[in-house]
Amino acid sequence: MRADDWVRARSAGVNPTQLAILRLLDGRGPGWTVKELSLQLGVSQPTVTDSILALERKALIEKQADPADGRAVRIVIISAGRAVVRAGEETAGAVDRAASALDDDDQEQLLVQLVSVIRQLQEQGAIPIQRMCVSCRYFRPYAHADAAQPHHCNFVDAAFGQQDLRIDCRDHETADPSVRAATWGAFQKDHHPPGE
Amino acid sequence: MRADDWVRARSAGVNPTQLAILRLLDGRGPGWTVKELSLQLGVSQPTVTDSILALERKALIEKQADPADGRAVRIVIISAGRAVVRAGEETAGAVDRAASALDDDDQEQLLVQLVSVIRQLQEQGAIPIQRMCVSCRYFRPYAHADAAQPHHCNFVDAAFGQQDLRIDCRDHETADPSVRAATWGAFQKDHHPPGE
DNA sequence: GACGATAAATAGGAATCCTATCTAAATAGG
DNA sequence: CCTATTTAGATAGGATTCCTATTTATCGTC
Repeated sequence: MRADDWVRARSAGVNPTQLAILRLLDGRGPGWTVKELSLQLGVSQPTVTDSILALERKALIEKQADPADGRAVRIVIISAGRAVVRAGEETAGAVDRAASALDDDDQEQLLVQLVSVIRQLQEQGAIPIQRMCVSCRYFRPYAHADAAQPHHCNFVDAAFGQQDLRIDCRDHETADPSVRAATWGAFQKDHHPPGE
Repeated sequence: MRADDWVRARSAGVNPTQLAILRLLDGRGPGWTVKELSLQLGVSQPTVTDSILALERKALIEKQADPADGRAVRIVIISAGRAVVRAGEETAGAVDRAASALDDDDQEQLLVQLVSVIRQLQEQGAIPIQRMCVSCRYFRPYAHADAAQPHHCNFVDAAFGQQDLRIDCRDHETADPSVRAATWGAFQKDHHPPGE
């Protein structure tokens, strides 16, 4: 797993932590603060400062003064950094290739079960990252009658199916805890109807 | 994931890599060579030397001269090291707790699918051989008619069920590639009978 | 305007990881 | 039998991640 991270990242000239930061930065215009990144990644604030310095040396990101807070710094990705993220994505990881060897039903089951396990980890507080549909304020499970595409994403305003559930969506915005609980309930109930 | 590794390892006074080495050493009498460890862990040989030195400083392992090869060193775990492994195991990781929130059928499905993905990674050469039943020379899939305990382990000479498939068995011994392929075929065929 | 809280940087240190190189022992060939 | 290659580990040197503790500057608040 770690080895896979390295293969993906190495091919783009950065290491896994740096690639993770770039992926977070990508797709959020206003940028992130150091604090936000450290919370999202689950590492200490000085560690993020270290990696930010490394990325700055490689000219993949920029630091901008926060107009609203003189202490804060807004980290934004620049075009070279975006290119690295694209390159990293094209080098589809070995895990992806391995998973695609499963048949479609198994892939869908695996995805749903992983979502379940990851959600549990998040609710336990064991991992900080929240980028899955089931914790997103745009997610509406089973909003449609169509069995092939029962879910709805209010961000792109489109229906989608179980097999397209996201684990790491760049447009994710965390919903309030009570909303999350309700969303999860609806997702679970209709996915595991009583009597199945 | 990495954070979880740290929690487990930290509680025992070692870090994840060191714990991984101890877990490998545990349960193999004759010990391992540095080379074998580096292959199994997927890191370079000097990295293993580093970690071995750290573990030796902590008096958790011992280096012994190999009687058959004057260049080689046999790394063996000593009692303090075994205690560390036990402690690490008791601190059940967050992932285990999260997975146990799934119902039994889902857990079994998840296990089987993970076995499948991991095996694929191994055959691709993306990760070193892991100590799973399906690559072990003692494993006989579907050797019994009993649907609850169809598999057989020749090491302990006992039948067991799908839900007890091992992902990291300490008694694992890698089977030859042709045997592995045949075992996997039998495991797959009976697990996914034609027409299911 | 002083005071506690907060954002980030800095200092110092430990550990993982790498590539390249070195030493010593095993093995192969003439 | 003696050299040449290969192989097992250890060393050297360097980059990076990651930590805790501390410092500096700024923000809010009383």
